[in-house]
Amino acid sequence: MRGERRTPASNTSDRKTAVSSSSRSRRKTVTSPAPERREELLATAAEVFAAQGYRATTVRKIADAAGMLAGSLYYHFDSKESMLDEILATFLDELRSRYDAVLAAGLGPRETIEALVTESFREIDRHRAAVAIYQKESPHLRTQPRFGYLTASQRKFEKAWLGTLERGVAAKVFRADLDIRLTYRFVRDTVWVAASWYRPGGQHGPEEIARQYLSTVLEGIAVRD
Amino acid sequence: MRGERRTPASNTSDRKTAVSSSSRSRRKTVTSPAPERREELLATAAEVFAAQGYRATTVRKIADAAGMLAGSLYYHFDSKESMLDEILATFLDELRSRYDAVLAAGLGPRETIEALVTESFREIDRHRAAVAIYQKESPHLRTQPRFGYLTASQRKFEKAWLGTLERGVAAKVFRADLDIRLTYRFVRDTVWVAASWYRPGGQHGPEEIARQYLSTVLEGIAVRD
DNA sequence: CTCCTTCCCTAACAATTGTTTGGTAGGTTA
DNA sequence: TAACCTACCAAACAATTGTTAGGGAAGGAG
Repeated sequence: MRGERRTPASNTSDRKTAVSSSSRSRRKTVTSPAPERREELLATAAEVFAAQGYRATTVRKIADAAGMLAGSLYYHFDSKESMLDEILATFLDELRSRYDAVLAAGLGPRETIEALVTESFREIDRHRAAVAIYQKESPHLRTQPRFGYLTASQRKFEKAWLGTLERGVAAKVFRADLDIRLTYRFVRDTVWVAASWYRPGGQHGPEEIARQYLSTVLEGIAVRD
Repeated sequence: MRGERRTPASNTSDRKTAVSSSSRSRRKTVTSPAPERREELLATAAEVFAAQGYRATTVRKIADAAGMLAGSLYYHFDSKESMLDEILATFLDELRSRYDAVLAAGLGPRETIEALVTESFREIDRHRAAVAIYQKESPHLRTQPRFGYLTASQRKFEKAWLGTLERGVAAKVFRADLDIRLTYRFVRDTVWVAASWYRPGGQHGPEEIARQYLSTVLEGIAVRD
């Protein structure tokens, strides 16, 4: 819901094969509607951002990956920064709605944690690139006014996690001798940083990874006496 | 160990107060021997790298933080990249020696894990900036030949962790129903990513954080029946 | 056919980047 | 004192950066 889009009035025109200037590569010869083009380009940009880092990514690399020239990107987007903005905002919007759904379900503390963790890994499965970018760039983007919403989102998520943990301790479902803030950080970090090694379609799906991690953090890896 | 240093022939000359050109800031009026100057500058560079990211950090920012002009850095270092190189190599060298000491102690699996985790948090306490840089930049630095040793180090560390976990499973100290590779990733990520929020001299020291995390991952956060 | 819109290209721009070259103040050594 | 070294400054360099302006090909609408 953030940022005014310079939407190039959605149409139904087609794209064609352009006279590829030797070195560059065309991706599609087939046609496709315009509104999807924007998301297509954002997905491409997100992949490059995630792989190389935002600052290290030049608009020429993005354009190259998208099969066009640097200047052409500015028909769709205001700036390189607004691409990043839209990627992160979209991701956070979706994540927030998923978390809200979990919290509104009225589950117990343990089940809520399980659901939050599972939804997080699912989000990584869907938007791996966006999560990786968020993980890497968020700390210093947060200092810029434009990305202030990153801090706002983080506070909201923190409240959800901490509240659930506290509820669990009060209900004697979780141990009372652990520092809740530290536990929150451990869980949050482990979940999100997984975006850096997770590969969709790999050996483990998001639910399986969530199950394993939940088993680890809830029951521990030590054998019980 | 790595990279030939353009060491400006260690001497014992002193530095003086320079004519500060208005905007820039001097750090020291006192004198100090030269060999330390290099480490001083590297520490400064590491802080800026960690805070802003390597690519986003200009040599002018580093120079500014060090109280000198951009070109002057090239008296001490070959390039911006070689600063990064030396920071990471130094960190990895020290970490490796600490890990080796732990592994050579002949502890049981559980105690080895405890020691590795504790040493890792201690390393964060000592070289927070270097760890943060390693965490952020390692994935795509690894693709450059110059930083190939990052992959080598990672493999060595992975072997240490996985070997210990396997030993623990064989000795029935750790649960056999968990995926060992996943567990390793969870632990590794949680430990290293802590460098992004840890502040030396803060509420919890490295040993306390290690204790809390070990308690979480070994025993779990759920209350036992 | 003509007009219009969509989507891209070509070509350039100013700013910023890492780096180099030559100089120089101040201390040490002879 | 004279020669010398250390550690910096001043000023510039070429390359790369994000971004802009104008043009043009293709297809739909009339």
